[in-house]
Amino acid sequence: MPFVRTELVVLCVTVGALQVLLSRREEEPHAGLLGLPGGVLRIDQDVSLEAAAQRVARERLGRELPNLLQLCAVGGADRDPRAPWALSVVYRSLVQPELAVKPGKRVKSLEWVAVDKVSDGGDLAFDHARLIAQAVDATREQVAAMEFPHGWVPEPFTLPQLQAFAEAVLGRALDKVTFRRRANTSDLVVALEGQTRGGAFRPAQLYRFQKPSHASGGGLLRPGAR
Amino acid sequence: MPFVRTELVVLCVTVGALQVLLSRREEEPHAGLLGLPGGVLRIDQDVSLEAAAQRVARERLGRELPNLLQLCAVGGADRDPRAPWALSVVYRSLVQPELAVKPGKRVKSLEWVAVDKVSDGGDLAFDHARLIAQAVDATREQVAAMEFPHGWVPEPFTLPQLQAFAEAVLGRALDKVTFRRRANTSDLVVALEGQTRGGAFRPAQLYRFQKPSHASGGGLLRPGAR
DNA sequence: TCAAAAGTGTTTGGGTTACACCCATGG
DNA sequence: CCATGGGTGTAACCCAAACACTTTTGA
Repeated sequence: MPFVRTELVVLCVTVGALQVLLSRREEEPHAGLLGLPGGVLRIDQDVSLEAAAQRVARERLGRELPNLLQLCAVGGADRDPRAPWALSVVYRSLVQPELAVKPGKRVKSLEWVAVDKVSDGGDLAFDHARLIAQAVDATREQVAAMEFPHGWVPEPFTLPQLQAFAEAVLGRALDKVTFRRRANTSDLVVALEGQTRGGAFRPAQLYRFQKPSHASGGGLLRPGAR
Repeated sequence: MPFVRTELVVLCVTVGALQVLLSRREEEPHAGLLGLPGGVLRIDQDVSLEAAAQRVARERLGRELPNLLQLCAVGGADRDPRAPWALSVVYRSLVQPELAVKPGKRVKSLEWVAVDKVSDGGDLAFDHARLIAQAVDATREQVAAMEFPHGWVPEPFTLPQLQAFAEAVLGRALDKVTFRRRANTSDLVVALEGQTRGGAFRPAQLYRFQKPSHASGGGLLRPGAR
């Protein structure tokens, strides 16, 4: 049976750009390079693949991860010199940068790196650059469709803040009017009554996301596959 | 390390409907039920996950499969009573029904079942009904976007044939004019010169798919992620 | 002549993008 | 007054759906 691992692609938005959490590898292979945090599946501790990803996150990052999405599985005979056959199941998580991640077991240091700095795939371990690119693509598609996975954007927020967030993820400017119209026509956001924010100029309206309203009508089997 | 398997969701279009290849299980668990063909990963024989899927296809179905697409990986402690922890990597393949599949090792009989007969998930082994639904969703999305994976539709074909194929996959009628316009405006098909088909009434123009033209301009990294 | 293949044309509608404006407000 | 938040309106564009209608062709 192969050597089975879980790799984590953790993304957040800071300083106006989409960033990925990487760790400097201490051990071979690829010692000294940056790589995705990950760990070995433990069949005596994990009841499922997602549970394994959460345990790895607790051990390596000091916390559980919201919004886990399975990206793919990669495996082969020459993937990892530590084992004759290695298989990795890759998960993506979207977090807020304020929530501290603490380096844990076997992890010396963690750092946020802008995703457009790693797109070339130069100095990353294994095929991690490709995995990150895949996670970024999937995430950008979601945001372009005005999907903001729960817990990723700090609530409450103003519409200019939400737009700046989307622009940071997509890496391009968006039209203000179109963005606001799309946010309002789809039942994405709800205005919080009365609340505003004190700022330098005119205060902005505060919003939160509309809950999915999980019992709306006739959706019987697999209500919203997309 | 867990027990690692590959499961195959093989789809084709016959008698006007999308069908999935299922085998009647001879052994426990779920003996007597229908299930997806699959097999155990052999790290001494398979160089990659996709190679493992192809070897399983050769052993169980007597042939290799075109157009393999990895759907997901599922795993857990209580997934399969034959092992304390079981992990399955699921692949989808799109084939033509004429290409004979011959039951092989450990497979008594294979049968095509219309996918809308298994959507409820009643009498299928494990969580195979859910896996089939996921494969069908992904395939319908592709066809709705006028993507016909290479080798799935017998070439050459007429546009009415291609439309009937798409309607069988989607399970609903399509507008003739819209379908033809979409096929022509996108560079999906190429008319074969002179050729027509002898039939009962006016013969139809024969077409084949336009090759992707893989060296068109500046697409450097990951040319067409969609 | 029939029925299917093929083609032309028009209308409608949704959705996005891109503008040009307007007003409101706190410092 | 100024910069930002918030809003209205409009035009252009693309695409898909729907429908009417004509022409072509082999049996």
